[in-house]
This record gives sequence, C-alpha cells and structure tokens, in this order.
Amino acid sequence: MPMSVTIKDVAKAAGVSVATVSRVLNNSAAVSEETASAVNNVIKEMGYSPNFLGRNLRKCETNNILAILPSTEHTVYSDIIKGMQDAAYPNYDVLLSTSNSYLGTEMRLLDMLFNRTVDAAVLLGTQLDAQKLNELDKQYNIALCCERVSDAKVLTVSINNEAAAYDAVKMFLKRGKTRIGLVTTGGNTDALSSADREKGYIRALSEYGIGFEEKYIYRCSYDYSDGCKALKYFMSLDKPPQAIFCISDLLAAGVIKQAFMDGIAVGSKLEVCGFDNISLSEMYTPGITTVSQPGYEMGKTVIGKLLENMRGTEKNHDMIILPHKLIIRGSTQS
Amino acid sequence: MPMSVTIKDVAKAAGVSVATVSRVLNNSAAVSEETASAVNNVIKEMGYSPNFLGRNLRKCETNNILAILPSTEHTVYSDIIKGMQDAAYPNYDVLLSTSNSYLGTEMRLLDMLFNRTVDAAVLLGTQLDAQKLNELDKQYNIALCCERVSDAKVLTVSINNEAAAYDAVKMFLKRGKTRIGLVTTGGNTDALSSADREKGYIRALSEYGIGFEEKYIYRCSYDYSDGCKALKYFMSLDKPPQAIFCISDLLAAGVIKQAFMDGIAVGSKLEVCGFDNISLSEMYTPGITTVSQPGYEMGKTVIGKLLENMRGTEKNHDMIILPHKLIIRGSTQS
DNA sequence: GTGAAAGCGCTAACAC
DNA sequence: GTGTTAGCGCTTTCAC
Repeated sequence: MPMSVTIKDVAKAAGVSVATVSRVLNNSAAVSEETASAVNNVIKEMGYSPNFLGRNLRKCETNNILAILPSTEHTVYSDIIKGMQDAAYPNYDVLLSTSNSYLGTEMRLLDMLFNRTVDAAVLLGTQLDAQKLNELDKQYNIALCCERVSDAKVLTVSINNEAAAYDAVKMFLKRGKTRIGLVTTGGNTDALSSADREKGYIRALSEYGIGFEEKYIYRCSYDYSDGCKALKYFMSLDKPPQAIFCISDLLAAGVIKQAFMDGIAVGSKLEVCGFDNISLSEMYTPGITTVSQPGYEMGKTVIGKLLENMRGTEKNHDMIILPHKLIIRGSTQS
Repeated sequence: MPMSVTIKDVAKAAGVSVATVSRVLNNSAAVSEETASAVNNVIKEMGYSPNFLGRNLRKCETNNILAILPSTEHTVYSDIIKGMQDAAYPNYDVLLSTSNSYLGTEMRLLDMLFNRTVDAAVLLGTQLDAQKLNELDKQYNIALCCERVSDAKVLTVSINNEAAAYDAVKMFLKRGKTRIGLVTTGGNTDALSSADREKGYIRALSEYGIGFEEKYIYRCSYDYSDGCKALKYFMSLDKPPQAIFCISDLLAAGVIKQAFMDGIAVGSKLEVCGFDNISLSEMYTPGITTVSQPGYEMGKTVIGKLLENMRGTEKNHDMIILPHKLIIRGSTQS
C-alpha cells in the first residue's frame, strides 16, 4: 500500500507548517482556535489519518501491548482478555497471539518485543524458564498472568493454585470422603499451576490424616478424552475413589461423561470437582463444581501494574495473588 | 524504552557502513562471506535486533495482519486462527483483537489499518454495512471470514449457511419428523448467517410440503440459557416439536439440558441438532449432532487469498464457499 | 502562536 | 562488494 495523504499534504492544503498540524493532532501545544479548526477541516476533507509508523519511530513507542496465549480454546482467557483491554484503554491496544505452547512460536512472538512492534508483553503461560525471563525483564517490559514461574523475578498475577486445590479437596473431606482421586497432568515439563494444585491436594489429605496413595492419582494430558480414561482407570481399582478432583473442567467433563456411560451416578455415588469454571461447567449435566479464577480482575490488574512499570523508574516484580472461589454445582450434591 | 543498539552502532563496531549491515540483515545483496560473518558476530555480541519501526516506515509495510474477532469465547475461532497463522507464516504475523461485537470497538481496531499499524484486516463478523465495507476495501486490504455481508463486494470466505441448515433439517424430515422447531436469534440487526440458516430451515420444510409455522420458531439471543427457555416454550405447545434445530451448539446444549431436567429423552423422544461443532458438542451428554465448519481451511484460505490481493494489482472480491459437514451424534439417535 | 529544521532507525538508489 | 546519502512520516526543540 503506497502512502496516501501525509501530514505534509495537510499542512500545504491548510497553509500552515507540519509542526502546526502535528500540534493540532496531538493537542500538544497552544494553537489558535482559527488555525486549529482550519486544519481539522482539511484533515476531514482529505480523509487524513496519521501514519503511526512515523509517530512511533519518532517517539520510540507503539502503545501496543502483546498478550501471548497458549491457545484460544481455553475459554478462561476471554475474561482475562476483556480485563486487559479495559485496563489498557484508551492509551494502549492489547494485541493477542497464540503460541500453541510451542517455545519456537513463543520466541517468534517475542520478537515483536525486540523489534519494537509492541511496547510490552504479557505471557499467559510460557515455555521460558526463570533465567530467560529474568533476562528478558531486564531489557523489556513483561509480565506473567495465570501461570507463575519458579524463581522468575517478574511481575506476576495469579491465583493461589495450591490453596484453591486445597479448598476443593477439603470440601470432599468435610463430607466424609476418604478416597479422593486426582486427575492431573503428567511429567515435570508441565505448568507449575498443575504441580501447585497437586500440592494442595496432598496437603488437604494429610491434614485429615490420609496418606496420599499414588494409585489415586491419574496422570495424563489436558484433553477431555483423558478424563474418560481416568474414570475407567479409577473404577478398575479395588476401592474406587468416592470423589475425584480434576485440575481442569475439561478433564472433569470427561470423568462425568464416562461415569454417565458406565451408569455411575455423579453427585451422589461419585462426586467430581473441576477447575477454571469455564462456561461448559455450568452447562454440563450435572453442573460441574469447580474453582473459579477472577479472570477479569486478573487481566485488569496485570495490565495496570505493567503500565505502572512502564511509566515508573523502579520495576515492580511482585507476585500478585487474587482470590479464587469454589463454585458448588450438581456434581457434588450428595 | 529508549533505543538500545541501532544499526549504526553495529556498523561502527563492525567497521562497515550501515548499508552493509542492512544487506546482511536482509540478504538483499551480495556481501562477501568475510564481511557477513564479521557483521553477524557483532550483531550477536551486541544483542542487536533491528527496529521494525524504522524498517516499516521505510518500506511502508508492517507484515502484520489484524484479525478482528467478535469474541474469544467462541471456540470455533481457534481453528480458524490456526489456519490463518499457518497461511501467514513466515512472512506475516496474524494479530488478534476482539470487538465484543461493538461497532465502536471495531472502528477503533480498524484504526490500526488507517494508521498503518497493520497491512490488512480480516473481519470474523462485523458490525459494518456493505457501503462502509466497500469504501474500506477501496483503500485497504480487508476480507471477511465466517460472516458474509449482503452486497459487500469484499473477499469473503464462508460456508453456505443456508444449505447447511437445509441439510440438517432434511435429516430430521427423512426420519419422518414433521414438527420441527427452530431456535434462532431475533431481530434484523443480527448476523446474516442466522438469517441464512433460517432460510435453509424453511426451504427444507417446504420441500417436504410442510408449511412453516411461526409458533415453531423461537427467537432469542445466543446464550445457553436461551436454549433452556426455548425448550420450555416448545413443550408448552399443544403439539410440541419432535425435533429441534438450533443455530448454535450453545443453544442446543441449553435445549438438551432443559429436556434432561424435564425428563424428556433427547435422542429418542426429542431430537436436537446444533451448529458449529464446538468442542462442547462432543463432550455433551448426549453428544450433540451438529454442523461442522472447516475452520482451519477457512482461515488458511482467507489469508491466502488476502495475501494474493495484497501482492496483485487486481483485487479478488469473490465469495468463497467451503464445504460444511453434518456430524451425527447421540442427540439424533432415534 | 507558528515555522524551520533536525533526526528517530532503517532501506535502497546510486556511485565507485 | 561496499559506502554515501536521501528520505519514509512524524514530533519536538529552538527561534521568532
């Protein structure tokens, strides 16, 4: 696309200098009422829109913030995104992109930070380690949201996943359940939030004097179908669990669906709890009891703090914990 | 963020001119092996990353394409996004942003087109009318995906919503259902896809000699809870429908959930079909029969054609129809 | 209150 | 194969 009308054209047409046009555009200095309205008229007539590439180059800022999402499938992100956009408005735009959880893609997106296409980036789940993140943080404005990274001294907004899982499992324990299954992700390459949730599960059990047994833990991927498999596995045990805590709603949905197909009454004979409060959990039959993250608040907070960091001279590297909430639905109504 | 190391610094440190550094960066002209590796070393040592603001200003292009989504809640978009990114790679980045279906927000995002922050935009659902779109298309590179706009002469990629709905309803008719309900959105401000689906519904009925009756049409919003209400309404009729076609899976889920609560056997006594094949429809109990859009292909196609338009001199304004597919699940297993 | 002019970082035409 | 230089569109300092 060739450049159409530029500030120069406007200046010429309005019979003023480019400096004056610029002043009108930015309200950056006193311009006589007359001149201003004359310029504005020309702008309208010519359909002029300032080229931000020039402006950004000159000011060395773009007023764009990049948010890197692992995927757009996860409906949890939509609230966070809304919060981010609201906090950014009207000075910044939040651009989204997805890494699909690939390190390579994530790095390619971070290039936008390096090449100044954006002024800052928020990572909602990252494949980078603490060292890399700390290094990045020295030169650029970044923040983490949802997923903390151990030892990373980077502004982070999240819930306390350990405590949230603890609360969920404690709910089961209070109802007298003693055999409680956990469906979580396997391997240590995974997100820290999963590990934190597992810790919360173990702490709740031990508080009730229940030693944790590896056989009550099913490790798999994040997929719905893994939830189905988890239920089959648990039901093959001598003493199947009376309740199952899943680290995501999708897994819980799989568990419940399989239970339904196998004729196991969820909510009475078997209680199930998920995590994230995605829209599905309300819509499911039975409704899925789950842990809700304050997505909108998280998004708003992370951008708010990030902008402070960008303005200020001293960077805030806090880990900000927002409150979670246990939402009780039919899958735990016994 | 102040500028750190620039092409000038690299040139000085490497003892060459900026032009040579630029040549090395872009492989744009022959540079002796020696010089090139020397420059590359300096680049690495100094941690230099080219400032795209300079480059973009000079070249009058950003290699960024904006995709405007109505929301990120709709999981249909994730496949489309993947397709778009794959088609754009490695020459372009696809940036996402959400309009929340507000005209104001959409316009604000389109500013990125006007101010040259992006080279092109794909609208996945728009609030703009044909005239506005045609005007935009004259000056900028735009395309529509998923949602066509009547009389808009703009590159569009979509399925044939009318035919898809026709297929779905015909499936019911073939099974001998004669009373078929439709759950759709109300008002004429709505997306054309809904109207197209309604037309398909009517065509199928009339082909089977069944006049369409307004009482079998429930008009509401897009929300899951509206599906619940729809079922209650239909069941209050003298002769409730034997099958219900919903213009979205979310509405179908609501219908099914309410049917379950009211003790109506879905799949036998009542058949239900949704639209979009969101992940929920597989996970639901029973699984939701639905129409699937080839999201990945749609995304790939729209970016592919858009890039052609950007390169070429003649713009393609075709309406490209991709094949839909009916996916049969438990909600229609009678 | 306004204009002239420098310069942000980069690419590309041109000269050698 | 390499360097010099103009200039992309804009903001901003410095005069006046």
